[in-house]
Amino acid sequence: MVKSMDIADVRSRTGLSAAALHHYEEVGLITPIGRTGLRRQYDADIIEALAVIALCQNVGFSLQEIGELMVRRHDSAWKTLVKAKLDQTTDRLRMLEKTRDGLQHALDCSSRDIMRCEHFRFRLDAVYPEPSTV
Amino acid sequence: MVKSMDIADVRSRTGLSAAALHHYEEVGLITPIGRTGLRRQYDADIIEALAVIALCQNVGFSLQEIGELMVRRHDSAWKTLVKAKLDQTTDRLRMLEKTRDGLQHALDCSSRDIMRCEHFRFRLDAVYPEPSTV
DNA sequence: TTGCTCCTCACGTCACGTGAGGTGGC
DNA sequence: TTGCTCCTCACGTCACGTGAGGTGGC
Repeated sequence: MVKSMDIADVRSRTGLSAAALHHYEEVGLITPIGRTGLRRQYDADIIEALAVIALCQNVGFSLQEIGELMVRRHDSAWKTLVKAKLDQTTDRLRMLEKTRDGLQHALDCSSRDIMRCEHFRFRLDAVYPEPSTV
Repeated sequence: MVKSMDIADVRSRTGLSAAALHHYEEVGLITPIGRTGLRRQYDADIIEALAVIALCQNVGFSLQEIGELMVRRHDSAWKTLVKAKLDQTTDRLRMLEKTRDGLQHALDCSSRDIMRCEHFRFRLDAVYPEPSTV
């Protein structure tokens, strides 16, 4: 007793677009079990596969990386991939915190013209420093 | 006494590629002051303009948004744009922190197969919950 | 039978990178 | 004069969105 789902069922259950489903299929992440006329039919476990995709995307994996994760999911090699992503994430967190602080400084600044903001000018001069200063 | 810079000078000073410079020009963010033969020549203040672009990109502004910022930089309207970006940034920070915690959980997990990880399964089931559960 | 959704191309998005084939500066 | 860098197209990247024109299911 294999329950098959029409693409319309999958869409209403997940909120994903037809284009997204087509795209996941094109890159090899999912496969319909058949067609009714032209309409794609999926196995019921497609929902779990799509949940895996969504979760991994939230974590910052590309569709290609998700494909690799799925291939390696039965051995422990996936931990290497996850560790690398964790490192990337902590780096991005630090950078985002600096970004937030910079924006907050800019907002607290009393200058009407951004170019006259002291904080902004200081940061600006540090982007491409004059070589003669060295 | 207008000092003009060859594109090669701009490249070595900033580390930017010719393609990037061409692109900024195409979207209207910078303009060469002339040509020597076919080669673009820039005014010396191009360095500051490019520093503004780089800084704003780090903060998360698109090139189009940077264009709007530059148009509005003399009045105080830019604060509205900066405030919106600050809100986006704090939101992304919260999401990234959750992401980091999720990855850390996955690493701490003793399962060899990801699909048997309790944390992972719990999160997975929450992505597209069964409507009958409601 | 009438809509509605699905189907398959194919192009657009964003900020450039990367050849291809050719010209000018030092 | 020889390289080296620059020039201008034009296509590729990533994860889909969005028509265009057409077919099948209910």
